[in-house]
Amino acid sequence: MTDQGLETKDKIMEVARILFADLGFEGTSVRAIAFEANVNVASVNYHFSNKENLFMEILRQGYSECSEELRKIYDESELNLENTVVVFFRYFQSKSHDLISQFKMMMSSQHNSKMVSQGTEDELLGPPGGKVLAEAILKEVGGKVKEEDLHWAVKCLFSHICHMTILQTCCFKDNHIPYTSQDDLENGIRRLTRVVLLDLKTTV
Amino acid sequence: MTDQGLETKDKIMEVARILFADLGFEGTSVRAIAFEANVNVASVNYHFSNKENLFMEILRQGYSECSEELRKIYDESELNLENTVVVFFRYFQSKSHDLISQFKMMMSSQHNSKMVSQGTEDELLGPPGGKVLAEAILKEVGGKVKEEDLHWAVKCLFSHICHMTILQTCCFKDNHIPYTSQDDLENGIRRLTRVVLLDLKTTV
DNA sequence: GTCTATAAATAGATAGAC
DNA sequence: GTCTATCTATTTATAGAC
Repeated sequence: MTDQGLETKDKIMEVARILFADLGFEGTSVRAIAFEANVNVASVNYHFSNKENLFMEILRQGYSECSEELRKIYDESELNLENTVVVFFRYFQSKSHDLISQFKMMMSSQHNSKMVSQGTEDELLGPPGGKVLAEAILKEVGGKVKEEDLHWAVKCLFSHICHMTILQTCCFKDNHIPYTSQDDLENGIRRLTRVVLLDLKTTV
Repeated sequence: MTDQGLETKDKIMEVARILFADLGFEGTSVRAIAFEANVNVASVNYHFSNKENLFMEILRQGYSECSEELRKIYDESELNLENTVVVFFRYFQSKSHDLISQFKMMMSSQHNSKMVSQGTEDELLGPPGGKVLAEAILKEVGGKVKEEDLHWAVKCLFSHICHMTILQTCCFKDNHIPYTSQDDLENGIRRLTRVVLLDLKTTV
């Protein structure tokens, strides 16, 4: 593979990632990808065999990138749970295109089934970063939290930051929905984290 | 419009609703709809002008049905907040196809923009049923809750039940993710409702 | 209101020259 | 590794007979 080839392949992935996220798999044509990436149509199939394979490579890349980066963010910082959740939220926001693409894929029975059969085993059973968040909760509450309670807390926090990221990207931008500024959302996340955490502590 | 015509139109909407939800707008062909509905291909365009219009009619119908039915469910029952949220969750589950379709549309910049410009004004600024849930919260907490806090609570509860509905429909079915049974999810929703409610009450 | 037939555009994929 | 040209299939939409 020459330098030229690497550039082309990367350009395709970069552009396709955005187009797939915005228009979905079926809504994005190979021709559109090639046009936006400024490469030849045939090069897409040359580098990725076919359209679906390109899509799957992008999803895999996004998923592991997300997992690894959330782990890194958490390990390298000494944040309490509240700040961890907010930082995760900001990370999701910065990758909202990928998040949305993952969601669309998940909501398509076609691609969903193909994804399950080839996922990496470690993180497949939950959201990317789920284990890290569980660790963060455990650390803050102390060792004595029931597994069931831990799962509940992760679900509460993750569902909220995922949902808010999607809504902010898709709906809150141009509309005039009240209390959807970045500060409002982050304060809401902090507040939710506090009440969930308090409940875990009092349940022990 | 004859009886035959009504039947055909309804059959198309019924089938298209499911196909769009499963395969998305671009992933669903007019031909597939006609085939599944057992009607002629041309009848789709005869009754709905074009594919996109059919899609929009289905979305509109789903949105207002959802709004009205959630209102009805709440008004006709004398449930406390905890039970209201669970009942709303069950309603979302029963309409998960429509919920997913709405989400896909929302996450597509193409259709999203077209949707905003023609939505019904009353409920457009929030999720279907958002106002009803706000009422339920107000009733349970008492009159003295700040608007900001109310919005926060609605977002917390709605994000959770929406997210759980989607995950259950798409991921929890065949996988072996722990604590995702119907009972677990409902208990989790009740728990979240309690902690959110408690926070609202103590904030007053 | 329903049908067949077809127009017109676009899709993914590949063959073969360079 | 990149390009042009093209094959094949499928798409939406419509015209016109019944």
